[in-house]
Amino acid sequence: MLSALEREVIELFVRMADVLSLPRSVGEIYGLLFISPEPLCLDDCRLKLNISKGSTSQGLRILRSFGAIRTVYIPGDRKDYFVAETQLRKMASGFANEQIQPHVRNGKERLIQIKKLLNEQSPDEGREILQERIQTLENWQKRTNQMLPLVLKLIQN
Amino acid sequence: MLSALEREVIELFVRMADVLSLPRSVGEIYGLLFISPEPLCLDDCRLKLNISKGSTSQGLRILRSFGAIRTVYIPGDRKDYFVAETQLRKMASGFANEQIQPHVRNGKERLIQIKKLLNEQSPDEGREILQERIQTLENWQKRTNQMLPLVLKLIQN
DNA sequence: CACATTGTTCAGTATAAATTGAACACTATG
DNA sequence: CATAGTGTTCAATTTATACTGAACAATGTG
Repeated sequence: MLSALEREVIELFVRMADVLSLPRSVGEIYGLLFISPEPLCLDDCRLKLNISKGSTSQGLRILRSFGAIRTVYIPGDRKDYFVAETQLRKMASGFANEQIQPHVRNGKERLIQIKKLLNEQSPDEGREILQERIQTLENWQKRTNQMLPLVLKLIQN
Repeated sequence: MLSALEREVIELFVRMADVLSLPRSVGEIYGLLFISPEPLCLDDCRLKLNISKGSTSQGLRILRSFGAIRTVYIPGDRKDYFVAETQLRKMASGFANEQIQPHVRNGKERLIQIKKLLNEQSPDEGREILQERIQTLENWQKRTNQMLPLVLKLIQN
């Protein structure tokens, strides 16, 4: 059903998905669309990859959520067809917004909470050390905030 | 056993561990060491975090493997003591070398295999499209290779 | 409106990963 | 050499996550 070439490309994207903490099926679907010369519909993917309808539907949804694929309209066909987005820039910023940003925001809130707790702390012996460590956390956060947009810029087309 | 402040800091690192696809216990141990004013031994960690000896041992090993913690020698004590490394630079490059590099290398090998398969392909209608897609892959790879060292440099203390 | 087509949802199940804890190895010390 | 202290390993178990597939919209079509 799948050629050796297709299998190899899909495998590559399965590995990538793993690195990005995305489900295997998401990597499979993207890989298939990436190497496919023409748009595919849900059922094409399902049959070629031999995965369930549910997985295919969810996988396509995730890929759309950060712009890794887009829908193409095919006249006279009720089905949705999909093609892989191949501009790294688009995908990276979509991924950053959808999957990374929430973590960053969460970290920011936690750090605020940590500083509040630090202030409630009675000023005993160990306090300066704690203060220093939490200062370190703030520095990390600041640097991360500077870096993310820079990285996105570097990826830029 | 753990103060509110300790719990909050540990929780922060548990989240980070999750993002980096590291076991929860690794985040817990690093968080504890990060916020601890003095070095801790395996049993200190185990008891404070209420996790098993096995997890603690493995977690400490992983953290050492990319230089997130270091061992300190305490005279007259057979136990190993650990402190958190707080220089982001050291940890990031350690992490890149241990956890990222293998994936990058693997991807490189796969791409070579893919190009080999492409050449075996009979030169039929769809071949130019395939060639173009695989060219895209190569570009991505090139850009990733350029970016990684640059990011490490940006993190640099 | 009845029926077919397409895609989504979600409870149940399967799979993968982390954790446990007991057995083991190693070393120091009396 | 026997014993206690420390850390590692790994098979069994638990836990988290992804996947399945059947039921369910939603929409088009005769």
